[in-house]
Amino acid sequence: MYVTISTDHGSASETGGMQIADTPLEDNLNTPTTRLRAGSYLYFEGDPVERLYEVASGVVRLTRLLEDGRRQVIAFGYPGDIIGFPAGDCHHTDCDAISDAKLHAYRRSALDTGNGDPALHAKLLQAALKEISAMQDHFMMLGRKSAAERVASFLSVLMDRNADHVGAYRQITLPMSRADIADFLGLTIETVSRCFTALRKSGIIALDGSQTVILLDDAALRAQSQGQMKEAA
Amino acid sequence: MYVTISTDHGSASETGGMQIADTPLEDNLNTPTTRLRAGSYLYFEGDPVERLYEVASGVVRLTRLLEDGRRQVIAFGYPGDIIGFPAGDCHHTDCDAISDAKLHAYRRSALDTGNGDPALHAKLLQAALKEISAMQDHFMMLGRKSAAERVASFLSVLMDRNADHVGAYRQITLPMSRADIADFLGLTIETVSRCFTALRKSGIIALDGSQTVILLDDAALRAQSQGQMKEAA
DNA sequence: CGACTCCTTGAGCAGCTTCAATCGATGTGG
DNA sequence: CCACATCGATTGAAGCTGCTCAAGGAGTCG
Repeated sequence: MYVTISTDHGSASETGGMQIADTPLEDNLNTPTTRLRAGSYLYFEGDPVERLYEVASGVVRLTRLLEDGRRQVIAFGYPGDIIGFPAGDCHHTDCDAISDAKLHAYRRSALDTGNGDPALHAKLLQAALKEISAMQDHFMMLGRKSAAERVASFLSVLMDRNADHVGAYRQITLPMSRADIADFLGLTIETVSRCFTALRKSGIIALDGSQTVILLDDAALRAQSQGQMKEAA
Repeated sequence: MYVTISTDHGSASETGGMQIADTPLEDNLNTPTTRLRAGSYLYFEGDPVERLYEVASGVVRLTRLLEDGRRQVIAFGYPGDIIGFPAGDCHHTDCDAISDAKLHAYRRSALDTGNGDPALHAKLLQAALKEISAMQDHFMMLGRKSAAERVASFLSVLMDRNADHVGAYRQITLPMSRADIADFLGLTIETVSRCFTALRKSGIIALDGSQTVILLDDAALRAQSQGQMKEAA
């Protein structure tokens, strides 16, 4: 779950045959759909957790802030991702939408008991476990990868998850700004921009505007994401 | 759970009134105690997940490796921590002991269903959620904190969790090497060593050998872990 | 006592950040 | 319709943090 530089994001699809819309609407906590405008916040760090959400469309952003303003983007939530897992009883990130989004809400209790829906329970649990796994990949990236490797990894994951096929190539439209990418990868805006430029100049990607990325050389991107530039594995 | 530069690690104690030893020993997968010598591996990345473990004593280390040998220590597992959450069906880290350890084993199915023990189920679920939260703190550290802040954060967490009170001061004995700390914090051995020296020279900590750390100035360590050195919050 | 391992310290360097200017796209008002 | 303001992205130049390479110290074990 989440775009977290992982290998596998299949949790939602694995258990995704079921739809919350099928469950009876017992109360207003199981809202079938929540709409969220780009820039609007779904919750803030410290808010009590009442619901979990599955992103249905659009993209949301989970962030944490340090007192002095430094920001870390924890994850981008794409359709299929489950967000809002509680820490104790509170949210431990802020969450807002970077593009207009729709979300399915689940009552928090569904995570603990399933509310009589074992399949839902299993789905939420699997999502939590996948998230742990994905975050561990992210650790490796933040702790041990160079700027070029991070950007290549980021693009590689997005290409695997969200690319449109245009002719022979894959293409994605980035809903997030360079600042978001920088705060996700632990870099600065300028470094991210320079890495994009370097990928473009080396013929690995093409850019159409700053938000649309066309992947020209899949193997090279993959190689760069794993650091073959310095010493081949 | 885990030492992951978090604020709160209470999951084990919150639900910790119960003891697996009370549950009947249905089969050999619910081994009450597994012993692990320092340096021995509990599992490797890719191994199928058959059990979860609760660290009873000692300290274990969860690591991931990149092909070229770069290493990231994902977490240190201290007593009370639950380790071995599956990603899909496989372990996504290596796990070995850095000091002789004892572990309680739980069947993996306890995570999904509780195996008829709802309290155990809740405990494992809470542990997983706590882990997600702790990892998010770790993200902030790896992505946005300076070397000095990382080392101070690391020591601060250990002091909160594991300190012995010796006279007016708190003291910890580090079971892990500088290399482990470096790979946990995304730094090099040399940088970690220099940060320890700087903390010692500024009177915040004292060292007795390289493994024993005495905390002399709690407030200063805390301040440094949050970066007040550059601009006061 | 010597070999080994781990830690510490130093010097130089590289990669990323910081600071700053420019470019391009978008939107607004005259 | 165009001038201008604004915001994000890009590019350049300089500086700093942390890394690399290297040597020496401290503790341990044979």
